[in-house]
Amino acid sequence: MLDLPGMLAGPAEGAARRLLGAVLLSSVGGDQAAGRIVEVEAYTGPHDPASHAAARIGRTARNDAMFGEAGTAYVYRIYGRHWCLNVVTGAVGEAAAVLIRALEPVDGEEVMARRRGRRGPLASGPGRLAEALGVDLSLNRHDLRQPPLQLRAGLSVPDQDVGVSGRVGIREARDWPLRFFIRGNPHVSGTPR
DNA sequence: ATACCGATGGACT
DNA sequence: GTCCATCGGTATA
Repeated sequence: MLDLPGMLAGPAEGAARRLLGAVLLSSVGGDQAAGRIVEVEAYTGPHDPASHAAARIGRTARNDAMFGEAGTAYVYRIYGRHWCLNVVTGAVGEAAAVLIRALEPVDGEEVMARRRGRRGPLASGPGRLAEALGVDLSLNRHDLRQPPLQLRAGLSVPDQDVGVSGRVGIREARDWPLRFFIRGNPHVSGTPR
């Protein structure tokens, strides 16, 4: 990505849409692993009641990274068990981000499988994806132009291949069409095997 | 201080 | 389909 902040400028839903097809490359722990982004969700700012930075919550220790530079990482723990990776988008102070929900593995499948420690999907779902790439809280605020976790442009995905739906696992704003995925891609989360 | 609960995934009926 | 691990953030007091 030559101009990561540029690609991630503007409303988070546009950035989310453009992130489909981009590649995440991890060299965490010296092991190479990479995947193509096939599913994302936008969290658009304080007016978004499902966001960790919703207006009723404000700026807090957990969500502080969301207020930072576009192209940095926001990592949080969910259900006391999993890490989830977001790409911060928009202007500084805007508190918008895109949750990366699923990857199609393109390199280092054996590394991902070892990290996952079980059979089954390697990176279909935000928790699985973070585990497969070795993402944890130490990467919160990480600049995604730099190792050990980099975001790179990939082949753009035509509109015809993009599906849109409500976001997964939230209570508020269930009907907001902010989940984007590559239609028919078997690595999208929730796809039956 | 303490109670509640989640942007999930795995085990199980 | 149901159950629940596990813990930091947030709300309430």
